[in-house]
Amino acid sequence: MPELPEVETVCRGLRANILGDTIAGVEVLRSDSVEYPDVKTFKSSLIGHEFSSVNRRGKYILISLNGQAGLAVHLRMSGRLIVMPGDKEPDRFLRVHLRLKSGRQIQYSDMRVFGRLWYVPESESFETVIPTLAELGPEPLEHLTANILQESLKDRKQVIKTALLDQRIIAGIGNIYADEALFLSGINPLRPAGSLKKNELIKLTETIQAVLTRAIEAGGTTFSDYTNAEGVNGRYQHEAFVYGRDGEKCRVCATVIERVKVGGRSTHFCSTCQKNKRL
DNA sequence: GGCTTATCCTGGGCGC
DNA sequence: TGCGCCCAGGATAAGC
Repeated sequence: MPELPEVETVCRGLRANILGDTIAGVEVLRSDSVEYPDVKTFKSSLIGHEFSSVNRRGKYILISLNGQAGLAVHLRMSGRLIVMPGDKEPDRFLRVHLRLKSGRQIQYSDMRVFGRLWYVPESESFETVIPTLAELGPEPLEHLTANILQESLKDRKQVIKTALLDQRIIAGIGNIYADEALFLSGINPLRPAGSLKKNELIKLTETIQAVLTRAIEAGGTTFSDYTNAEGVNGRYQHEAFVYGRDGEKCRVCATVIERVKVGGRSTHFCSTCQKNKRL
């Protein structure tokens, strides 16, 4: 499940491998992986463009072509963007295939087909073609502060776990790191978001940043599908405190980790370390 | 406007 | 061995 650390890791791998290279051919094997424009235009428009920069905003990968907005990718659940030698066999779930002038290739694979690609023409910006980009909240590792979080969560009655998954509040957090950050903050995921006190918001902000930073250092988290741009798995799952550990003992107090559904998402927590359901 | 729920999608795991 | 069911979850639409 690619979240901010996984997407950042993929971006770093792309930067190291494709800048200066040129797209020589495009093949779309699954039309609904291309969100914009139509498949025919997507294919013809990309050919001949040079990769000039790779950036990340939330969970979006934004690749500039010839210095202009160009190719955007959201990996969603199971998307993988891997740079590999040109003679490498196609992945079983290959959806979009880019041949590069250098002889290498980029394979976009996506088992569950939730991921999307956009071609953004020179006359447009990423934000005009992908409106949700403009609505994203602050980048947690650059602009997030306890004051910003306090303002965003003020008077919110929805539970804090659901609020953390809202990309308009904080960009880039998904199910894994929301659970981990709440555990390390000692905050129960079922607490109403608006009930968090200033000292808790300061702690939560610090732990969000610490968890994401550590996960990036570990190359992300691999539970099933994620790999970096070179096809290598992440390692953070071995360090997780609660996510994916339901039924196991808490690393801090030995209480059995619980799993409940919150907003339709699996939520993992320790009922001892995160006791405070309501204030 | 705020919030919850359903939907998309497909492979893997499990029970029978 | 094969079949059917359930689960995973990011983003968005629909409904309350």
